[in-house]
Amino acid sequence: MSPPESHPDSELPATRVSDLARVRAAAPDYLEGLNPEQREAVETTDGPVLVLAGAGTGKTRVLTTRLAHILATGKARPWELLAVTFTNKAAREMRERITAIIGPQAEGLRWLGTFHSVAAQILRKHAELVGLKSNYTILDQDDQERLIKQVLEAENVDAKRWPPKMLAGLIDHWKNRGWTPDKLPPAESAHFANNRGQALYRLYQERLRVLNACDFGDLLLHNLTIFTGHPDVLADYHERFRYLLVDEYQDTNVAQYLWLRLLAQKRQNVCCVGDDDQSIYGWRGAEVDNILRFERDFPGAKVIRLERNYRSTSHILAAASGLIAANKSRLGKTLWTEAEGGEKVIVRGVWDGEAESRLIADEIERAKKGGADKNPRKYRDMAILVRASFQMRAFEERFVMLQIPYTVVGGPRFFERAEIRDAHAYLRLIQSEDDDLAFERIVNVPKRGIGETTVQKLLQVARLNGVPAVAAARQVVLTDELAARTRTALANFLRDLDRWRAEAGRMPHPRLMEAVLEESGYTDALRLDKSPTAQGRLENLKELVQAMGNSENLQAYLEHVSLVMDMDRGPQADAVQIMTLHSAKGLEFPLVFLPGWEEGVFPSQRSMDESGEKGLEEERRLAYVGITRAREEARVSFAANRQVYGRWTSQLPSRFVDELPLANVEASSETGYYGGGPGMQQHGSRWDESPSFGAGYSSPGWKRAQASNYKGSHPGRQQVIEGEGRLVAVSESSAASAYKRGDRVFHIKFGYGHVRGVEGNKLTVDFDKAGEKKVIDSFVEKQA
DNA sequence: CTGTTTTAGTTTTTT
DNA sequence: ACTAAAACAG
Repeated sequence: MSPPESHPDSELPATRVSDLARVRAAAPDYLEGLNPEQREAVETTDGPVLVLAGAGTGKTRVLTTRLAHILATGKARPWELLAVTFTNKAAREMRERITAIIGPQAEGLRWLGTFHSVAAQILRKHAELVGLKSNYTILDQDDQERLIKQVLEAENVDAKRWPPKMLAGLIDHWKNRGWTPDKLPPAESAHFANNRGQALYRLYQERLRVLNACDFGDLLLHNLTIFTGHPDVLADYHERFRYLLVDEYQDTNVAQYLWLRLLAQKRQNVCCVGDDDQSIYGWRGAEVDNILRFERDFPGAKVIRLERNYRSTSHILAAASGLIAANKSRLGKTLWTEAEGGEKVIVRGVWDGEAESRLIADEIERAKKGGADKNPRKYRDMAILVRASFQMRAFEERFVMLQIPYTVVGGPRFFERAEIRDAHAYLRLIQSEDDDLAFERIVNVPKRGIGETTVQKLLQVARLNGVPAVAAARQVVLTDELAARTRTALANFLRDLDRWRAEAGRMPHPRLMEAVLEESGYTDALRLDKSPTAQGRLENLKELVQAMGNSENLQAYLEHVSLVMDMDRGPQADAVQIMTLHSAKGLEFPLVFLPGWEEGVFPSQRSMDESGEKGLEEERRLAYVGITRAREEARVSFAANRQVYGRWTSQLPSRFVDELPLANVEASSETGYYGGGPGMQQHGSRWDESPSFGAGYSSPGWKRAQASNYKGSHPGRQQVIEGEGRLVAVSESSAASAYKRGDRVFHIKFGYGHVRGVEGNKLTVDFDKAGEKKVIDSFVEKQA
């Protein structure tokens, strides 16, 4: 096989080129830089695989490389891969990263998406098998609750005793567990309205079917019904999906688990990636058990642990590992890193929530400036991670005052705002006259004189005649059942509706939206609205019109909105990130602040009350997630006093503070006891049992903060603490009696003032801020 | 039907 | 303490 008259220096013959390509495919460059475990996770393509990917171990890289690998080696074509995530963001990111590896071929990955979007696609194909049409609408939580409310009203269930929200929650729970009304365990029915749970659930499903609608839970549940009831359909999907991949497996609920098991049944080529230590969604149906029993469910499964952490320094990693070790139900991993050293986790106790925000803001300013041995940080490299959103306000207030730029991540989402949902209701009604829920929502928004009684009457007529509400309205308008004024209003509304529907086909949908908002009087009503939120709402609507341009047509737009309740944000400004621990999952920051580590706040009291030991373990995982977000520095803090729902409460440091290994922590407190007995940290936490401050914290390794204002060694409500700051507890009479009329005082919340009178344990104070006279039973600061 | 007063709820969040 | 929704009165 000698190539004819080919010179050694000439171009390689074609055969050689393809050989090279083959060699390249055998050891492709996308595998470069993977550690042995990661590589194993990528290359073990056949058979069940569970990848236990600890925090910061390169999970996403493994996931995307694995998919790219399957495609590059020709084991499957893009449309033969099923890859599911929980969020649109994760799906988007995965698609982008695969595209970066394998190029435009990634566009063929039509089964890469969230559980719900994939399930919705499948349901569109087989909708008739569960009594729906393929153009069914997907109701969000709000619609769902209103529908349930109607069912309860129709069934004369006392809404006071049995709130619709509760049934909505139960139904959601049932659907998460894969229970249709028929399969509902009898005991469950008892949780609502004297054993009527099941019947009401059934009625709700019936209403959904009539409306040709389903809720989010149904997407999965209907899939299950279809797969189990129609083996031929399931076999079809067995044929189609050669490889299955699941992200965040620890967050799957029972329905998702069953769905997956059905689809994986035949080929068993399923790869689940997750971390049992980061399971933080138990309260919405996630079953950690799914990941814990993977090996039992898929016999012969290969379990691969990714334990090398590329994110955090060793102190941070060790602190997090020490904390999570207190959890009993876990598979167990030992994370390690080559980034030895770094700063210890700093833990600090402060006087109150305000001191905490002052401390953190100071530190942010210092980090921003940089120092002798520290490089300046960008604002965006710092994050404050809180347990609950009410904790955010203190920081926002402080940041506004100091002009530190910040962004709050999460919060009420764009598409869930009332004005956006109103606008959508108009569109939905224009598109489909059968959409009763949309009709109810906007028939009197803006106010056009069609009140509750009229709407009820229309709905009654609709139910009687078995027609949609709009059709009922058309009938009623022709009669004299309504007052003249109401009739005219309704007639005008119907006339507008018809006109918009006629125009819908002729104009681009963003233009239609504008017209509807103007002509309905919606924007006018907002312009007249003097409340401070009205301006923002108008702007949201403008933004909405903008965003609509991204979809091809009205239909596509509404479809998109119902599944992707999320909008692409523009490039992030340089700002400190404030968010909940939940929304921080998957992110990382060089410097992380973890405020509010107090018993009852974090771990959340409610979580412990409702779910006991299980709840506590989930809280601990949340703490673990928090610490492992930090690359270089983590700062935990707790306050001795905190305002919760407007009330001042004494706080105890969180047990999680004690569970941090001493060797990796540097702790100090500005409050409370110092010099308690030795060994407290080693022998479990020592909570300050005294009914007084609760600010107390003591253990070896703790040092008194230099900036301390207090000299008294045992502060308590019974005594005045002498010190430069003169902080005084006045809940007890002896403390209040330390004051006399005319004393100058400072209160944490109300500011400066002077004492008007002392009576028992109460001080009456005239505050400088005009008109504020308050009776104080919490802490005030006496001015020297 | 609309404007005012009373009351309940207030962890975490996605689809 | 604050807010949003429900109940009530005009």
